[in-house]
Amino acid sequence: MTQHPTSEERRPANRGPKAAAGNRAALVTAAREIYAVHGLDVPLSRIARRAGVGQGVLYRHFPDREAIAVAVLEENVRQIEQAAAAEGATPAGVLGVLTWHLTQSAAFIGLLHADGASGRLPAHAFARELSERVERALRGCLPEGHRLGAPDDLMLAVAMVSGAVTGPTHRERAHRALAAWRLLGVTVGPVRPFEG
Amino acid sequence: MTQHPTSEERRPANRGPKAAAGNRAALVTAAREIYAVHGLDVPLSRIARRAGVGQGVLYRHFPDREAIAVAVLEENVRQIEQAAAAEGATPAGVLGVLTWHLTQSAAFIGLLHADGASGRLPAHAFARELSERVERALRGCLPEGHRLGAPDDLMLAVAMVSGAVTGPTHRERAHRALAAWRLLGVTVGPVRPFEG
Amino acid sequence: MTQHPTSEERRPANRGPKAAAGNRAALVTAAREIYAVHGLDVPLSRIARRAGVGQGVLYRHFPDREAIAVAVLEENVRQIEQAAAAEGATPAGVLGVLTWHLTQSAAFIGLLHADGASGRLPAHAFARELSERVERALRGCLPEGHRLGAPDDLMLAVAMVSGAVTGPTHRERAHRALAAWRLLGVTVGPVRPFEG
Amino acid sequence: MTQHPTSEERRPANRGPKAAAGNRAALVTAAREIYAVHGLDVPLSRIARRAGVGQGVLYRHFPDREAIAVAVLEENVRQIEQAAAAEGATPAGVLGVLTWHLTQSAAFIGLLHADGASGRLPAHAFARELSERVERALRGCLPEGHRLGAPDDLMLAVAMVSGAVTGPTHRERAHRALAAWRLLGVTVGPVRPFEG
DNA sequence: AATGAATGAGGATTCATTCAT
DNA sequence: GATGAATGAATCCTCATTCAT
Repeated sequence: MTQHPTSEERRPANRGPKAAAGNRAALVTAAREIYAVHGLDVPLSRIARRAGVGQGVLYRHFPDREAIAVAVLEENVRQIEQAAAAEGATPAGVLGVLTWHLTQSAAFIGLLHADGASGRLPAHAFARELSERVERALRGCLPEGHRLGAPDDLMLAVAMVSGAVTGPTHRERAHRALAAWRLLGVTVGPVRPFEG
Repeated sequence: MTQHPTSEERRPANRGPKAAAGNRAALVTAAREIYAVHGLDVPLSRIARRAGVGQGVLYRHFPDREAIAVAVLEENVRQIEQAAAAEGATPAGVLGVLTWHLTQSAAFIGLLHADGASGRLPAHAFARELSERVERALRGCLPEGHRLGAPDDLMLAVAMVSGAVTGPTHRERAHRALAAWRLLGVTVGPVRPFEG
Repeated sequence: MTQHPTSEERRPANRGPKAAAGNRAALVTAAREIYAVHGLDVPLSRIARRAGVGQGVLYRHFPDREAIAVAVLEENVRQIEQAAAAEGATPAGVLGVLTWHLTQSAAFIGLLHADGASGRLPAHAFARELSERVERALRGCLPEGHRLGAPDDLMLAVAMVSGAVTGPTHRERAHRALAAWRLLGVTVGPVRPFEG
Repeated sequence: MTQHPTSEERRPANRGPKAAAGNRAALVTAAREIYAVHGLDVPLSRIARRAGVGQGVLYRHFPDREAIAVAVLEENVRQIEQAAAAEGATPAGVLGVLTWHLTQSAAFIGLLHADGASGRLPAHAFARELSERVERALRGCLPEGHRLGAPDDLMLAVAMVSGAVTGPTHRERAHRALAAWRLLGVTVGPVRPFEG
């Protein structure tokens, strides 16, 4: 009554369990690329297709739409944490890493811009949690008396800059982000990913 | 904001051809109310239902999803224009009106926040056009040497504040918006709609 | 981002609102026929296909799986009620009508057999309600001192007979049903639909 | 009924090839428990998970959905056969054992109720075969002139009682089953599993 | 000019089954 | 012999859009 596995068709190769880790990584990568362009509100099937796996694989690794988004954003957040924890981290440098991610990924913008609510993805706990990790990382390297030292100002400023990041090219987005930071009187840079 | 007793499930009988203008208005009102709560990414059928008209009417007045959004946002923009054109308009006052609209409407936020792209609605020319009308209106009442007087700073600041506007209640959103303006060193207020 | 109406394809004719009533009837008929053979646990798409309508039409008329089942079973129940309310209704005659429906429809069997729970269709209020309507109809024409006059015996007996109704052909099912009634010491017949 | 601490989410490590027999038993046990609650229409993956084995193991031992169902029901049937073959078996006693199984297992109900067709499981030969074993066992201990002595009456009565067995609790199901037997004028009891 | 039904494609999700390791 | 990941078809449901009346 239920499933017809189309008995006589041949299936295009089961690459075996070895592929599991690779598939997971491929999914995260595919999701990141697609999110960067289209935001979080994309058909999951598109992610699976781009990763070159079946729909089921996506669901196996990530039980819901939220899970894959978390996996992607989590990597962004981790880089910021690493940048903040590194030797000689400066506010300007860490904010530069953060800004780099903002200019890379519409998804990450969405996360910080507001509450993470976006189209099909309802605002959920994960957004708050990731957002708080970013906040902790940033605050940890803020010196006494920093321009954004007041409790609420830090993430407010981040949200504001996120709101300003638009434009078709990375260059343009970075330009606007820096202009926004300047308008806030905050020194930021260089804008680049964190590299151990 | 509400001129029709649209209780979401109303279904009056065919009101005849005379209702054409009224239907248009009802659709815009319904769309505004729904957009305010749910953002631009809602089923069109819901707007028609709330307006108490058939789906066909919506398509007659607004050929596509974009058109109805424009009609709604256009009213917001017009109010800002009126506020800017009024006797004794001050930057603080006009920005207060703008801020009020930001706190009212998720749709309006989207318009100014970035490029207007949101869920099913691709970024389109109308966003730029409306955005430019807002810019002209604001700049028109900016005195020499205003904090945001530099060419690019004005709309950048607006986008930044838009990015900061979040929260479940109007009160909370207004609070964050004002905090954002303060962080930018811009005086704004009172936050209220424009009334002739 | 969402819907692609395959712009350039032509659609196979919208027969217009006139078709509404006809479509509804066609759906109920299709569902009845399919239910009779396969039980309640069939893909809804199959019903729509058999009725010659799109999936959407089915969902318009019947918001969920339960609704279409109710519509089908309701007709069975109504016939029994009519039979019970008719001039000169006898227990044997009314039970004959009931038995006829049992032998026609696997769905109806499921309703009376137990609690209506069946595969994808969870046991729901509607089953109980319809079942009670059958009970009221039957009880209303039971004379004093009938073999099944005791409060719980009536529907218990019906459930028992339902359990006995099996077989590939109508003839065979009717035969088993009558044998079951006989084993219970209840006179039933003739087995036939009610005709005003 | 339970010999494995199958707490539904257990996932032990690979227990090695020696576990083959144990795995088979665990699968049957898991299937029985799940069938009892949810009927035959459950995902096979759930059975494997509960048994604490991989899906492949299930397919190794039971080539298709039918096979695992047969294995489960077969144990029920065997108990009835044993009860019937025991010293001093009485019709009432054996029917009591049969009734106990009816009240335990939705699956067993389905077997005897009709033709074994249920949701994803098409009616198949195995149902008939198991059903016949039950019949032989019962008939073997029926004395001359028993109420159900006529050739067709015995299994008809069993089917009828199966049809009456419903309800959320074992107690309720047993109550209804006994009421059904009483309505048939057959003495049955006690309702309990067979113990050597 | 309005109504609202019909259409059908699209996206989410589930599972039976296979198969590399 | 066991594991459990991969596959992808099938089903559910929603909605944008058209169009007969």
